[in-house]
Amino acid sequence: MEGKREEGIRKGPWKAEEDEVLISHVKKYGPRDWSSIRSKGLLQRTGKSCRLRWVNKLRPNLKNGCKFSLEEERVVIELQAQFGNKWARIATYLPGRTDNDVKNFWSSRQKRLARILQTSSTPSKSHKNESEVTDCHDVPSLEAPIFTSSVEGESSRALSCSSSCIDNSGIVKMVPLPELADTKLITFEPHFVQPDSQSLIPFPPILQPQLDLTFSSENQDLLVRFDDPYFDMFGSQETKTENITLPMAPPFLEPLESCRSGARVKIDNSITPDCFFDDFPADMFDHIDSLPSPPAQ
DNA sequence: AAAACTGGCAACCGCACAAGG
DNA sequence: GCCTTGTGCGGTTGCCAGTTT
Repeated sequence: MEGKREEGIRKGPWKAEEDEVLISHVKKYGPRDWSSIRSKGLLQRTGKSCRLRWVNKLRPNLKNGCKFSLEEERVVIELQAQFGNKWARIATYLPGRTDNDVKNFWSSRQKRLARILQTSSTPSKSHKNESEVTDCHDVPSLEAPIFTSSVEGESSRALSCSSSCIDNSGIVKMVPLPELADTKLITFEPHFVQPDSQSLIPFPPILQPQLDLTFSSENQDLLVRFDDPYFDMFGSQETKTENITLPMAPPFLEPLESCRSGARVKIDNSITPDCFFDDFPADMFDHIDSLPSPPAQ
């Protein structure tokens, strides 16, 4: 097999000449018979390496070197929540993107969010959002049950939210996708969302597998109230706004029936999921503690 | 200015699966 | 039914450039 160490196998970055050889092979024979490229002596690359190079870099219509758009980000977040880490499947919904692109995008995002959570959960003397912290001192102490962003994850619990949106009163609604029909809708009321925005903000995946969270004892009642789809965790009672339909790109995302009870509006494109997350008060997660192991469900 | 940190990306590795002999 | 081969997928690693300290 190709896993074996063999002499004459070239690895590492591809040269332009190699790309040309590969492209001409694909032109002649189509994107198949990758192993024959080496057996014919055209390249000293394994079939796997050739295929990977073609799929990720040489294939036509790839969006190489192009950052993920807001819409693409939103789609990835939605689909990751629905499918889990099925990058190839997710990539089929994103023209010009490869599974590797999606995987790298998600990985970067995870690292970024993990770091944000880490820095915000440990007292820091120099946090960039320090001014906002004082503005948001009324954010209640909260620890959440165990989450996972993956549908396949076994640790999904009461708050296995897979998606979210923000309504025109600044309420973040955690929206279970159809496959998670038994989960409930949760709302937040951050102070930093422009009300008259234009597009849906995917809620940043703070609900990650590595985040084993639990409610503190003083917030057990909060946990119970999460079962109420109308419960506004941050206390606002002015959140029951009218229903506004939202265009959802992939067909399977359309229903979102469980979001019907709450308003959903478009919000400004200038707000990316990440900058939105960055706007969380630095101490918002101060009270989130790790659990050594998930409690039995 | 230099070191440390971070993000983005390309590529490799191991595993799984399907097809064909 | 088995083995081999080809292919696809997800996880991981390493490099490099940009940013921050």
